[in-house]
Amino acid sequence: MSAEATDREIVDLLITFMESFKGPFVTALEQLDLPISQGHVLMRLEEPIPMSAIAKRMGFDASHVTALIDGLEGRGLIERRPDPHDRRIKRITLTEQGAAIQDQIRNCVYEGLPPLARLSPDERIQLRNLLATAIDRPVGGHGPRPFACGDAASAPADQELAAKS
Amino acid sequence: MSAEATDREIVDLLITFMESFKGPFVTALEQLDLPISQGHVLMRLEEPIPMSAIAKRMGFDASHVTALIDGLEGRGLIERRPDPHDRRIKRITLTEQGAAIQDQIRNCVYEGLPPLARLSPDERIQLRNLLATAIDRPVGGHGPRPFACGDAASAPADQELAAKS
DNA sequence: TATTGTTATACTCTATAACTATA
DNA sequence: TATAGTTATAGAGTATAACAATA
Repeated sequence: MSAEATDREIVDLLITFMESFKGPFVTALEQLDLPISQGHVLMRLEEPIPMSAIAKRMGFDASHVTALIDGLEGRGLIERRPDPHDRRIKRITLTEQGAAIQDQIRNCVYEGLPPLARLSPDERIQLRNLLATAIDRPVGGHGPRPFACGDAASAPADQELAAKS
Repeated sequence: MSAEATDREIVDLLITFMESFKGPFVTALEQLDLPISQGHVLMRLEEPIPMSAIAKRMGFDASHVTALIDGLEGRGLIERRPDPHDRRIKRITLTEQGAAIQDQIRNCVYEGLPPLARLSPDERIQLRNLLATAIDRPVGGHGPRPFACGDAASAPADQELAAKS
């Protein structure tokens, strides 16, 4: 019964995996008083990236990205920076606070959650490598973390870190 | 640089993987004239299941499930069946047409898509097993397909298979 | 002419609150 | 009293259309 892994089976498992994050994610965002939609974008930001690239990557219309980025900018979590080569483009860059909130959300949502905790270090590496192959990305291809890597958990978590501008 | 697989790295890869399905999924649903929200629920239906279980699994409020199931029922894709032991419960069951549409969407969305196609049969089995471990489900634990398994692709695809009630 | 991003608007998705029926 | 589901409504999320600026 395990001689073959169908597309269906794999995708169903992936969906179930992802569904397990929804509850903790929503809880974390509510505690930060950050709309879910803005949280989704925030967690996908890394390198300075044009808004059109965000739209393409996440499958959103450009006008929606404008609204989401407006919200994140109003909270001081990102900045619109000019592109040196094309004045139409605005590069979305995490502020230091934005990176801290990103880490805080990750700590609340990912860390210690059952699906990831059930895998041994070896299995995690296997899974990482398989996923990287699937999406055609070299292992380790994330680039350097821009800010505040890994120390946000020690920041004050019970204050208004996501104050509305 | 690949000696360790962080939670962050794995989750980022999972999200990227899932994002790659969004475009084809939306396209398929539009062709069937089926709302995206109803499509999401349809693709998670298998065994007859109480509405409360759908709400819990997908992280929705019960009232929203009512609305979604109303829509799918109006299109003839599911049925509300009584539970033999508890008259409060309605078990949501795929109709034959619902199962056919499910397969049709899978064929449009999953089959031959780059992320899955990049993996060898062996790698697919590894990935399946790792995901099954992560979400604590025994391999092959999907149970039998209820209807019309695997032959929907040969059904007429250019007709109004998702006619609105 | 095509692309990036914005504004205004309308539509879709989802939750809250109050309720009925059953357990 | 607690749970499953429904109804009505409000709020959050997202797209469409028309536009300005730049390429």
